[in-house]
Amino acid sequence: MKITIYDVAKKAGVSIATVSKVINNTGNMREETRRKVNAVIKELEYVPNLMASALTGKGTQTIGLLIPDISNPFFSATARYIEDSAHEQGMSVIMCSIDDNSEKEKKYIELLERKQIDGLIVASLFYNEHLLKNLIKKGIPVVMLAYDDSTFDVSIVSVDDFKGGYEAASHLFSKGHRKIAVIAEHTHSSDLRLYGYRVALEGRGMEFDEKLTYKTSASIENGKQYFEQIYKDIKPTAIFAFNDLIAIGVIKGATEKGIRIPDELAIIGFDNTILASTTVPGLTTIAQPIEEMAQKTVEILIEEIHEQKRMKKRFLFDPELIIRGTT
Amino acid sequence: MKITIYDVAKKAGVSIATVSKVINNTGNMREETRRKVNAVIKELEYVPNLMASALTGKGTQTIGLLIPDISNPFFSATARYIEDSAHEQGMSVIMCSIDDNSEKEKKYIELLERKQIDGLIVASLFYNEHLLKNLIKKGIPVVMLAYDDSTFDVSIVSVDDFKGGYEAASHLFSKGHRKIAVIAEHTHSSDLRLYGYRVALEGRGMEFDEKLTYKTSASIENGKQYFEQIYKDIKPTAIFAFNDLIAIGVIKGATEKGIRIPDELAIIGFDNTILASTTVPGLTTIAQPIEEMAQKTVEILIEEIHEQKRMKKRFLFDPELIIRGTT
DNA sequence: TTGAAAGCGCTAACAG
DNA sequence: CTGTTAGCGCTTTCAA
Repeated sequence: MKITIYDVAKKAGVSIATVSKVINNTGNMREETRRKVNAVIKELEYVPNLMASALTGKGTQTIGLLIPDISNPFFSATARYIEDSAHEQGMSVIMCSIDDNSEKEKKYIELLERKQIDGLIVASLFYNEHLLKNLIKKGIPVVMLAYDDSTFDVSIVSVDDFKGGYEAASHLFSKGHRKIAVIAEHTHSSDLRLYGYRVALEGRGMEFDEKLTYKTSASIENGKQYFEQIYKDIKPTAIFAFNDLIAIGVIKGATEKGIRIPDELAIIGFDNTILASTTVPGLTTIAQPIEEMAQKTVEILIEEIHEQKRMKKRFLFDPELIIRGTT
Repeated sequence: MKITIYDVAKKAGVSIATVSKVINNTGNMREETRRKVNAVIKELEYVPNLMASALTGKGTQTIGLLIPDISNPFFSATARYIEDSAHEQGMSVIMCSIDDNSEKEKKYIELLERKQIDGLIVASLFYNEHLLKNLIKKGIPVVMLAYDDSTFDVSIVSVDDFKGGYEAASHLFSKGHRKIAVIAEHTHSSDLRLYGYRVALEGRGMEFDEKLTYKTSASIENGKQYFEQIYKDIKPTAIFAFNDLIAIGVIKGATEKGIRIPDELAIIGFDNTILASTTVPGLTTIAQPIEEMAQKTVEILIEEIHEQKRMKKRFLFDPELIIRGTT
């Protein structure tokens, strides 16, 4: 049978309350008693049941992580750092891949609620806004990561997308490019990047041309496809892809056509995932300090779990231009 | 306040037992009663507390996933598919990145035990064997994935590593290579691959040369470093890397030295991760059917959770040679 | 067909 | 300093 607090208490000749106190290091007690109980715990290999303690009002020490698609290296890195930081704080994380699937999102949210998670990190856009709002209303702390949309009344940790767009454009400009195509995404962060890009261009007296802007979702395949179309349409001298996956697709497409990179076509990505360093030449990209962002996210979430007030905060991290071979 | 089963019962004018029955779809009852209770549940937005039901003996519907390093795309893909299959069965998964860190492993195991996980998937080698054995002794089902080591008395799902090694060697041989260096890892699976490789060579009347075999751990950096050394040492015409990460490192190293791939140097990897398709030229590699493997793993685990007998099973999946540009 | 009541393992007053 | 006891929210006999 499973060893419970009663077994320990009996064997140690104390009450369960005492055992509980030594487990949780609460209250005072004779050092000898504590030692004795600890000895029995070790002897019996007693492992406290967190479910039971969760029932009595302590949290579940579990947080949920909603993520679009962990096969995108940016998100797998994110997941990784979130998990690390959470674990350091004694929290475990339940992974939830949403996959652009609103149904799945719904099912997951419900599951997480049943599981009584202490908090939730949303590292993706959110389809069923009302579900999120509902969760928040019920008092479950939520922090959004890498998705800067202030529509929701939650704390946000993100990279400064505007700045990222601005820096990418500036870099391309400084390299002499004047005809730059953009492959963006359908997210709010993407809009911010685009805006930064535009401001950078206009600040240099260039005109922002809507026709040079394309939108798709993050995948190598899409990158390749869009490249082909773009190259047919407008033959730009540079392409700014809003994430590395798309940029990789562009590289593949260009290489297959025998286009020389960066001489005939310069490419810049976003995220600085592992992929950016695997291509030859290496991909110039805008790095998000994802490790720090993840840490901050967990930190804020845990704060909100413990606090009452729940002040909403917003942290913007600086992106960093990483120059490699594609520009 | 939080809505409990009591609130629902009161409002519906029934007992909590009845509510419990409609939640779990157990027992018989008048259709009208069920309808009424369901209506109240909806109205009150009642969400059953899984912790409480876990306490009464039903499981936690949660499994743990021990994984070495999710930033290795092979493992992030693995995690992804595990999570998917688990979720389909109504289980959630707690991610545990071990990072070759025996301390972390220990802490995680303990945490998972406290959390009363229903089962555990181990997708990595295991440092603290006694911990695993202890877990098994306590009756927690464990399945090992992609790590074929029958030392443990658990079910195993893996690729046929021997066959993978054999096929890679055969492919290289058929391309005319006779001087092939191997970059292996320090795992049991790696030994099996090496053995397959050896048998393939010897079957063709070649000799297996220990000196052409190197061992390291999976990372791009290591791949690159080992390539440099290998090239200095022995100038092989081909390199068989035991995973894609290492293979990518080799490609990088070779490209930097201006070595033409595959003419001057052929390269073959293992895993068929996303990385294999991002390089130019694409990486020839041995694919593991990771999605099916993950599904099978979850399937077996859930079986073992429900069964009493706990028959240990062993599933070997066929690897597949994926030919791209590096050979 | 429905309900009363005894747990599940733990925490946290409150007493002693 | 230590123990008694009343829950936490749910499941599950067993009666009615």
